[in-house]
Amino acid sequence: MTCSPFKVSLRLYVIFYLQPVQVANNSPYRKQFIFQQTKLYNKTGAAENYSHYDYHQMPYNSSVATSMYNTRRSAYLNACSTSETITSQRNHLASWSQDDDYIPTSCGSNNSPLQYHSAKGRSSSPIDQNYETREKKSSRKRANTTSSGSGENKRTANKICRVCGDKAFSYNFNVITCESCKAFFRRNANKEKEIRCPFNERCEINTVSRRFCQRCRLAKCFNVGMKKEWIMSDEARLEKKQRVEENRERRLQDALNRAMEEDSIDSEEQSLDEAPEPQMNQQNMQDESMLPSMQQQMNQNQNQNQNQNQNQQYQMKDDSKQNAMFSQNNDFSNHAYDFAGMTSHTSTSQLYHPHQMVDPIPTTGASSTADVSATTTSMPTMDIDPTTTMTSNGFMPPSLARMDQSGLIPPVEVEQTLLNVQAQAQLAAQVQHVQAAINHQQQQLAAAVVAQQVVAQMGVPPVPATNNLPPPIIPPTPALQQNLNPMTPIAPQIIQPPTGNVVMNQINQQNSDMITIPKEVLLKLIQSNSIRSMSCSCSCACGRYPPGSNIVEEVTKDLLNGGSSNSSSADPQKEETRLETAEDMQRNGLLPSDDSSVQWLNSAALNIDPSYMEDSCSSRRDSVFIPLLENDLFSALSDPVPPEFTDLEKEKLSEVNALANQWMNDGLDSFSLLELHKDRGVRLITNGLRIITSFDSLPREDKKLLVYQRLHAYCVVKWIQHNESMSLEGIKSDLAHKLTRILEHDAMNLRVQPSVFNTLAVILLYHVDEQSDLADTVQGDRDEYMKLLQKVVAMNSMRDDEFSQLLEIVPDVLSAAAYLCELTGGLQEYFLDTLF
DNA sequence: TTTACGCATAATGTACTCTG
DNA sequence: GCAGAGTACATTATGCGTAA
Ligand SMILES: [Zn+2]
Ligand SMILES: [Zn+2]
Repeated sequence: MTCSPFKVSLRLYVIFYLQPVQVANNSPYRKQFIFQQTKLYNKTGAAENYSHYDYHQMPYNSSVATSMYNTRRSAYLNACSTSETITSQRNHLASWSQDDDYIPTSCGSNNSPLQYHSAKGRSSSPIDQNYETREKKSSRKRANTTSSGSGENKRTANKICRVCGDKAFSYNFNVITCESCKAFFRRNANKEKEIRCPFNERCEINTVSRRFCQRCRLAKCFNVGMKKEWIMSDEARLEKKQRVEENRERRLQDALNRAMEEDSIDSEEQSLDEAPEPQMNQQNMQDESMLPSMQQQMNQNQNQNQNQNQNQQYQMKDDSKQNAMFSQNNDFSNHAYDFAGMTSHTSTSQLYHPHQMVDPIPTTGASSTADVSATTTSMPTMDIDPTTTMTSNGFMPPSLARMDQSGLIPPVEVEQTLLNVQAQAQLAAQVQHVQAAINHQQQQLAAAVVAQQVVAQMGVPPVPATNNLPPPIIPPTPALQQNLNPMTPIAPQIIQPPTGNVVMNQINQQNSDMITIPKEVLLKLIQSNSIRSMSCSCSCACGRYPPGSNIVEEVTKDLLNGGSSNSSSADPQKEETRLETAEDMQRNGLLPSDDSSVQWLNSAALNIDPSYMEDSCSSRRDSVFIPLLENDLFSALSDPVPPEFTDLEKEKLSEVNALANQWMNDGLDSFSLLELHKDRGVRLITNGLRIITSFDSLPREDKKLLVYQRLHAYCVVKWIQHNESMSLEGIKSDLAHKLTRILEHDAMNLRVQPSVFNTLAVILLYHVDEQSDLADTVQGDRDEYMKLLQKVVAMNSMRDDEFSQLLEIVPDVLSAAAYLCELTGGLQEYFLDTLF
């Protein structure tokens, strides 16, 4: 079924105006609601400033309640075991005044001002308060900015992701990115399925918002220079996988052979040198082969299980086949966790604990220590609620003859087994011995394998190590790459990253029912189509409608026609159909009798990207974005008199926003504040400034002077905008303190509207002294930008004093800029000469 | 019609392995 | 020893069907 924007707005009107419910202060839902608003902010790139909401006034909304409920339920189900219960949705109203904290359960980063964190790993959720204090079964944690290895060998994430600003280790696909953006890019860069942005194709991507719009994230990945050609092809991956597998098997086989040899020698020596073995508990030995010969087990099981399991593992285990693994891998798990029923914990560190050596083979069965870890940590899949995920008897081995009817191993046996200290000691010694032998063998084999590979690549010149060097600006051609390195993928056809035009075209071609007015036009229309001035005379500029026709009339006509004609309802007389139009609503008493509500509805319908709403309504019934859009409209309702922009102002606004986009595209948002003032930074900034017509048309000397005088102030504002990703490295502590204090100002609320600070930055660029030679030249422009800023602030503002509040930070910015100028030594004239 | 729930699966983030 | 690929896994988010 289709869902026209008109229908949606109609529904929202009903929700917001006919079901008002007062909401208590400090309720968990308030926090969640604000969280969702901010989520939307991040999603939209801050089209609205939601910080103005007074939650006391927010009406109860069943859609919001449902999404809240689902989120909590989902967290509950994932929490496995908790005595807490989920508050029934029916009781939402009653529990509206609960006083526990809302902590979002979704994943995210620690950088969020909302404490929207949990990492990719569970956060404590409202329904699982004890989670943090419980023993975590998961082996996964939030990136702790170190990885792979121990001690001094740790890799540290001291770089900044060019895509989202998160911490990064190193280059991935040609660009410094965080691990999540790396994975995201690898997964999505080659996807043919079109991903659409529900907003304006200009979503800001940061650590929080990166999950909200795949399209913009991917676009940014491409924009910063990530290369999809550097992702391995399927064939190359398969080839690599096979090679790895072969290597593993070979290493393992050799290691085991070696271990057995040494072990037999040692055994002989021991039998000669040592006193008789301590007496073993006969019962244990007989019962469960508690003390089988390591060699025996290796011989018997190694070939049968290991390789088989390994092959199975590699055939089946795949990122996209996880669920299949649960069933396919049961046998393997049964072997691997033969003892799991007796011990409830199987952390990696306990792998070789004697009491777990009953069946050591499956653990050593993996080809390396790391593999053992990986295999063993698959045990926490038990974390997943067995009632929902594991419907069979899960990991309990069916072959355990000692099981009682309940499927449990008698605890007495467990105790006896575990208490046999001498047996444990002996086993531990054996295990250590074997492990040492394996390690030794692995080292030797690693060298041998390397040598083998070199031989295999005979005729191929060795590729010099490129550690610590950035990847080449021009990547090697596919052919060259292949010649140099058989491991590298065959580069797929190079496809240019999507551009804005392509995006629009794709959207336009998507669905014939869509409204295909260019978004620019639509936005302009909305801006000028306030309640106060409904007599909009804009005409369509994209050719969809006849030249000169009134776009409001045409769009409204389309919307109304589409709404009824596209309805999948079998019965055209149904209630839904009868409420298609504002007039219907009015007739049914749902709207006041005066026409303004009808008019508002018609205009509000235009406020939604129709293509997105269509998708949302048809395929994402539970989506939280629906209520979020409702909020959006609620905001629109609360702002009955949006300011009108003159054409000139619109042009200026679009220029400052384009300038901001350029800033991001140039990667300046990941520069440190100090780096901005070095040659490369200044060059990029001044290049971008040419987007501003009034700047570009200045005489060369004026440009130089302006940049010389005000670049620092401009940069401070940009830093304020991007302080999460722009470091203060190298900045003296008192200046850093000065800068961070600015961030505490209330005016920072306005950061949710990028246009505000985009404009402010330009204003500060033009903020020259009265006595300056430039004063006459740029004063006029500055005043115009000032007026523009006032309107931009007012556009979504619910308070009158916000504009003046914003201006309060200007002295601090200028003061910090002066200090910064002093610190950097200012710009040199000879360098400025090279810029313009 | 709304709410609650089970289930399936897509998407994401992280720790890790492997190779050159 | 390291960089930069890929892999495996845990976890969350989302959507759909259905029953109360
Ligand atoms: Zn990132
Ligand atoms: Zn987007």
